[in-house]
Amino acid sequence: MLRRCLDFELVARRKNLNDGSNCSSSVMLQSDERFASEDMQLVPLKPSNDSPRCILPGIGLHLNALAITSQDNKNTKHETLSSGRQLSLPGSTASFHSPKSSQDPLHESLTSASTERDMVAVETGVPPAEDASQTCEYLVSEERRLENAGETESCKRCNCKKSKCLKLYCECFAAGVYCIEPCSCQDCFNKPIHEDTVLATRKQIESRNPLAFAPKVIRSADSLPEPGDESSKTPASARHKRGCNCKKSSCLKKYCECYQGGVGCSINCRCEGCKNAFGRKDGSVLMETDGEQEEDEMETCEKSMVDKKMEKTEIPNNEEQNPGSALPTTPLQFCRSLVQLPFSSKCKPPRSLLAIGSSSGFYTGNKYGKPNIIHSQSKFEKSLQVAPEDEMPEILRSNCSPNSGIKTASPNSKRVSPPNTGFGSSPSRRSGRKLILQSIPSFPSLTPQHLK
DNA sequence: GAGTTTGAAACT
DNA sequence: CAGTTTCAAACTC
Repeated sequence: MLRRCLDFELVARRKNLNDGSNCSSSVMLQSDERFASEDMQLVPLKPSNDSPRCILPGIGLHLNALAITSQDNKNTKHETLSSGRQLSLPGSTASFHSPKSSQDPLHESLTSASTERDMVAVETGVPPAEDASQTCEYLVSEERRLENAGETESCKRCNCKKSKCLKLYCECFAAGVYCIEPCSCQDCFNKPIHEDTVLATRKQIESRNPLAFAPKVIRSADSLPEPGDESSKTPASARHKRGCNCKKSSCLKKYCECYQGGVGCSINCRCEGCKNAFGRKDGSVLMETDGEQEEDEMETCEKSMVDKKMEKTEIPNNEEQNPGSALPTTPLQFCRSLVQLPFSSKCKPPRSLLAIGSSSGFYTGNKYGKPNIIHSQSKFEKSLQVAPEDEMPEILRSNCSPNSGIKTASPNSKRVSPPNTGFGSSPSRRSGRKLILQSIPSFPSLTPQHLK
């Protein structure tokens, strides 16, 4: 059901259509038809390679970043086909692709669409984190978003009273979705009717923080921690992008974004008395050094250790999958980053989350499904067997330099000083790669030769 | 369901 | 950039 539809991007797209953009009208029409007829399956905007403008600024799902648990993933797979479009926000984040794993024809088509978009981006060399106005925003995974939305339909929506749902306070807005019926918001402007306002606001927010709409949790490995399971410690790779700043919740309540996202705290966190069940800031869980040593004491030391560890585990992968903390890493990471965990019952990671998750299901399932990052990578390669990792970089090198135009400054710097962890370090550089990677997964068939 | 607590987001 | 205010979700009762 397409109840939720925010498709800021979709709207934008339509506008473009009106503009007589490069997108072929026929395509657009087709798209529309599809939307209408099929629950907004992702419309393949068949983008002419040279028409970046088809891409509009979209709203990203970030909360979305909340990943889905493995269970969620399973569900998502089923539901994914059922419908909806999801919006991925490519702009600042990356675009999420539909799972390639899906053999569904629909998926394929969708995937292609997304991929194409991605490719466009790559070709244009526009960095994802670039200014929203300039950034090619990919309409990716929209189709799933709705479905996800539908999935979480029962979940509660926002309840904004003063923000007009035009600030990040609003979960819907933050997630890149329009408010819909279930929302209890007042004076809501986060509706298709006010698309201009929404887009403008979004743009403004992004100008302030390019990653504002990016997934909050970065995850490279996908071990879905199960609540209560000690062994299910959050993989070092899964961490909140900016980290939390909890003072009283001990990172044991959903007030904590890390906890809410189902990930452990990291050195990025400035929390006090961290007891995050998914991994403490001091790395006790992560490092498996149980002790509850004084944070102060261990902090320094552990931070460095954690860093190293993270680097070892993540960097290799991240190189291609994910940009650092600031930039959304691989779609997968973002998507899956947040584990729904214990909250799934409440459906809290809102639709956005789901949407993304579903869209990125591919990654999740294949690449991130494995706890071991390295392992997963090999798996990833095997499963994808598409554009070998090595080759993609080459493509990118030529077309989209990692450094090309991407903002290096971490938007999150405000709160988090970019740690040298695998996450944070040079977002810009990685972001470039990220794009590439993203496209790859979506375009399984896309090989270097194709690109050529 | 009302009131409180919490921490992110926004503002100064 | 630090401190403060605003906001809405999370939580408690």
